[in-house]
Amino acid sequence: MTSLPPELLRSRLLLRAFFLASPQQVAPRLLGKVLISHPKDRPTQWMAGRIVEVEAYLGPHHDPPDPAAHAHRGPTQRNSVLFGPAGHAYVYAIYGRYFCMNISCEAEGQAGCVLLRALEPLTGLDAMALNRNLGPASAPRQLTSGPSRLCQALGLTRQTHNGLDLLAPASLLQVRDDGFPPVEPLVTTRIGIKQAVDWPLRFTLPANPYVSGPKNLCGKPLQLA
DNA sequence: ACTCGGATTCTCT
DNA sequence: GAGAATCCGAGTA
Repeated sequence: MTSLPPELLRSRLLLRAFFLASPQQVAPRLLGKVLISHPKDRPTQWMAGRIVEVEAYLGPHHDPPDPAAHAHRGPTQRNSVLFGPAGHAYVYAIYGRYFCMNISCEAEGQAGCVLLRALEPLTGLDAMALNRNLGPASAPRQLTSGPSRLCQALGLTRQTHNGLDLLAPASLLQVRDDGFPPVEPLVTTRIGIKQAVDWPLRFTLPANPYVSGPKNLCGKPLQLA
């Protein structure tokens, strides 16, 4: 673990308490925060991106239960991280070729989580392009706009990243606050699911070009609680 | 043991 | 806008 890149030296790790809340609360608050990672075999290389699009998935204790959530039928070998402490990475494989990354929320035993769907690349764009099998001059939007694209860009896999604590100073994978000002998020329904398709649990930074999707689905302002 | 389909992406047309 | 790629976790028998 080496020192952070200059632009992130002043950023701070998030606190555990940040994630001790429902996914509906945590998801919009994650917008603007920074996900950073470095390859295990290359400690000097950092990659970082700002979180611009997330989705909340509710734990089985929620009423009504969230049928689109991996945890909605209770603990399994795959989703066990979700039932552990908050602020840990849940990375799973999908379609035989891709990965998606979530962050566990709520108290231990309650399996809410937040899916990261898109980042705005900040640091290590060259390395991201290599990981994505794209040329060095490729559009930044191609790097991390999409839940599996961002995993590929940052080199995230189930084998090495599932279960990692995102709030530990020595962790390969961290979520930090770099002072990006809070913005009122937009809300829409979640993407790519076939259950609970009407639930308004997808949150984006407004007008951010790195939000995934061909048309950057707009959405409406989140009502303040 | 066996089947089914997925919180996706890319490449065509 | 449609179809393929591609594997394993979860549910059923």
